[in-house]
Amino acid sequence: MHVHERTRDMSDQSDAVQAEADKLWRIRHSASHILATAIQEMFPEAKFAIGPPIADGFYYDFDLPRPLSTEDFDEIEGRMKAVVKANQRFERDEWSKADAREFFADQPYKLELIDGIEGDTVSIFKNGPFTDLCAGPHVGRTKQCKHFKLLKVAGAYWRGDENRPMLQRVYATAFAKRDDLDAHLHMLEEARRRDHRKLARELDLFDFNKLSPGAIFWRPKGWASYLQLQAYFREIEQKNDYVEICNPILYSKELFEQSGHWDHYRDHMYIIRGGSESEEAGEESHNVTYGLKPMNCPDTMLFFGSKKRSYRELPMRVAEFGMLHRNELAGALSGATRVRQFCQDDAHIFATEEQIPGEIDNVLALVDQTYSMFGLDYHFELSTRPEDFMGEVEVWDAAEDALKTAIDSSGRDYKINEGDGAFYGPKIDIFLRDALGRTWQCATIQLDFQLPRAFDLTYTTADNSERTPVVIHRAIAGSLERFFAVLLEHFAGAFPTWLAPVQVKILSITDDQADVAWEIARDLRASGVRVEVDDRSEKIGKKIAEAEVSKTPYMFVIGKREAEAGNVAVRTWTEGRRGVMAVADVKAEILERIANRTLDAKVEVSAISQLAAAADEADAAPPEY
RNA sequence: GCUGACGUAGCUCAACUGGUAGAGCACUGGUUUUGUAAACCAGGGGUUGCGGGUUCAAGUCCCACCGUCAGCACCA
Repeated sequence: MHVHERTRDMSDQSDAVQAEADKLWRIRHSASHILATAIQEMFPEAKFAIGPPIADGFYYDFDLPRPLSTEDFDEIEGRMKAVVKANQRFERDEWSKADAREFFADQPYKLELIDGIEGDTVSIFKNGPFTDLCAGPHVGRTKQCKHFKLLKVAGAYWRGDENRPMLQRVYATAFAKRDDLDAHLHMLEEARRRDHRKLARELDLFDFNKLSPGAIFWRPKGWASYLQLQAYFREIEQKNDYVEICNPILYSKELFEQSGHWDHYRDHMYIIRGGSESEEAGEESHNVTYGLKPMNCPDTMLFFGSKKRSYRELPMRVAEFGMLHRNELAGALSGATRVRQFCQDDAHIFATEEQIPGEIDNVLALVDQTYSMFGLDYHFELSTRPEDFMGEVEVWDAAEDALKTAIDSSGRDYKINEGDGAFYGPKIDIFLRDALGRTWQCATIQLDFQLPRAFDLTYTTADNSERTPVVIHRAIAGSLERFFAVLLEHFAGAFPTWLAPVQVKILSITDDQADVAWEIARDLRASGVRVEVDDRSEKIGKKIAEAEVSKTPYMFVIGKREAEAGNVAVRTWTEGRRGVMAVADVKAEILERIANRTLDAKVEVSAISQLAAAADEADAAPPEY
């Protein structure tokens, strides 16, 4: 029932692979009609919207007289099975628009879809009692859609517009073979197991508290890792000629009026009227309206403008790890990936227009370097001018061209995200995928001609005239909280040694080895290694089990033999039992791995993310109707 | 914010159609001194998210609020 012409060039795929993908596509598309058939039986008054195949399955949007819940799934699936068993034929027909309008007279969504179709006729597909406006293609008969499963029901706005009615969307999946369906459901289960919120609780990294919704409460272990991650990005900056500043998080609204945030971003900001509720507070603080900064750019503009600047200083790369606050809608929050308080590995590069391509190339290189170091899978998108933009269209066009040229010449693949730029400039965004296959924007490169003007920033050129610099906003991790969450899922909680909260656990076999264990621990700690000693009077098997569950990279087991010889029996997360080693040797190895940030972790690319990535490749075209 | 679901001990979960809250792990005390994935005994711990309501009686039913989850919309 939807147009899904494959627009992309498929020459890079073998015909067999393509045929397989097309078949799956048709099965899911047909399964969505079977779902609609069941719904029509249950609710004769149901209004039907759209029901396209998607990356991992399909959905159908309905307008129903009552809310559906998962308790209805048994009945719906039962009716769907009956439709499959009846082995109805999918028959295509072509109707005049007039006939279609008459047939769908009480189907407002279908009527709207008909209005949007070009030409005088529309394509119709029928199976048994169900007739739908649909471009196809479908499988021949319903029996080809045996292996399906309803997954969830949720609200979805008609045509994705929050001002239009909210429909009920049933998500489901379907496969050609029973085994494929089972494998997929198993993967969903696995994905839940590596959910960062679950891992964070189990590994004692961070948690949440309703006293500050959308904020992370870091615990010692999580914070230890977070600081390592931040240190990495700080090091990247230092090695690439960035300077770092640190500015306030609370500003008079004047700053945001000047930056444009007051006009374009106020709804997402925390505004504080008056400085204090106390009667004792000074009059001045009562009369000023403050805002918590949602971005670091305004105060970085202040920094640049704080004195006369020379062209010799450009490009000037200014980093800041400021705490940002954004008043996100309650429904938008999602663990650590979408929060209201976070910190970015943020930097603003002040440059001449000629320096733009080189600077963008530098940032792209840092993105590649960092993401490949973590073994992450990522993709690029170019976001263009939004509706609510600042400045002139010509300047925007120039900025978009500059970004496009830079990314084109780098030879990277990317897709275009129309109208998704920041209010001050277009951007290249880099997306990562979480355990559940959802993509998250992480790295970002934004080109900005607006803020330097808004702050009247200039530098003195070689011929002693004043010019306005261009600003490149960039972040490699983006939100460190989000990046941390993605890494946590990526490694399923088992960080490489350099990033692990506890890098070594020293386990004594009897109380007699406690002193030696602590001696080794003190020595390692003096070298900067994060060590814990388990000298409880527990059996070694239990200590090992707990250390394994906590996914600690190194375990040193010390019994009488090791203590006497200056050795430890080493176990590692990745290799298991390693054998007896001299303390000095294993210490050297650990220090080397930490210094090199070795990727000594098992990175199993989750099957679901592979699958979702493959689906992206296949380029799920948005349904027209 | 919208639609739906959910909220019981620190964690994971029990408690039939309303009858007055229980287990494992964790924690505390003790016994055990242990050789590579989980010893034993005992104990403490919950105004069942918060506030109303219905009822002789509410973890269970109703309402409102807070929070969480999925999706939509928004976005780093």
